[in-house]
Amino acid sequence: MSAHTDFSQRCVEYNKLLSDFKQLLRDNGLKFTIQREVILEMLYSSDEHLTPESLHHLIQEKHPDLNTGIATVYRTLSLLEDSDMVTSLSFGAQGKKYELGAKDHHDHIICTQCGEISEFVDDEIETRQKKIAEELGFLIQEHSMQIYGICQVCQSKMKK
Amino acid sequence: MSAHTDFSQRCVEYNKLLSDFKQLLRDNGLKFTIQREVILEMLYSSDEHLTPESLHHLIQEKHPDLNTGIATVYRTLSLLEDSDMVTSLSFGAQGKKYELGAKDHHDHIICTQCGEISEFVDDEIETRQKKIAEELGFLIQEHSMQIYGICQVCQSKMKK
DNA sequence: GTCGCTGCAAAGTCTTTGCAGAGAG
DNA sequence: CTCTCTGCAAAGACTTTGCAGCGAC
Repeated sequence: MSAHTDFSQRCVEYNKLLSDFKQLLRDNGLKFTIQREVILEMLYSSDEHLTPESLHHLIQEKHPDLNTGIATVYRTLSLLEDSDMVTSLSFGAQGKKYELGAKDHHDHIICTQCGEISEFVDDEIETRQKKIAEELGFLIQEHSMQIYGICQVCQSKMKK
Repeated sequence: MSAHTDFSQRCVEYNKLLSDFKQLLRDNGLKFTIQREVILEMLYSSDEHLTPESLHHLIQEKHPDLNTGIATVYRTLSLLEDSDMVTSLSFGAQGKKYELGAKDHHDHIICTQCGEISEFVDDEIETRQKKIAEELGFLIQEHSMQIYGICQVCQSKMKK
């Protein structure tokens, strides 16, 4: 039962996302294309934080018929980022990773061994951040926090 | 009087830094060159967070006789970063900025208008970060936090 | 003297752009 | 039909690498 509920939930969320996207396009006189839909869908269905390249690979794998170009991926990601539908993450390594912005706010904890990115939220930190910006005279817009460490998987690998 | 004290303080700090650097080089069978010294000095004396390019410009300005190549700047920054003497920051925009790692730990607040980066520390946040990593089974190594907003200077520009 | 370092230029990455044909509205 | 999108390939930005001569030790 709960599996069914989760599934419905996911669908509702995705449909909401999709209609937001369509609205966004309409508002700006842009067109809704299969490529754009697939990119949004992949971003939604992937649990990973994707690089433009990994997103492109994923699309070519799942929709080889579309023969989507990497340029389209970059263009769509820029579009989505400008509209705050996705957020780009640029930690350490070269290149950015992208995630859907529609999710709740959260911060990231990154494994320095395998590059895996996990998410977390901490209300206390959120509150402090607001105060700090205020004290420094900044008009706060966004904030992000990263913790770097070694994840459990890599820790156990190292013990072997 | 206090100005004199500050100056001495700075000198002591820099000499410490320099001798650490020399030790590092010696330990690894590397050589101490004028270029490397100048790069360290510029990183130390600049209040800004420098990009490889801005660092290169700065060096060409202050030491035009050396005719330092950008490749050397990149190579030295990598060396310093690998040895944890400098830290690289990669927020949003393309390219990294570098800062001396010898300074006390701090986080960053970045102006989304002019790119200016300020620093701050908050103990409460530091404490929470440690707890979070623990809870998630991560072996914490580093952490960093950024707040994005509009700095006072840009705010007043916008009012005009 | 030896062996690492440097500047230069060429090669690599990752990302953006120009263009002509394809496709959404 | 119009005007935007797309894939392709070329161009750009940023960074790294190969090489021959230079310089620290």
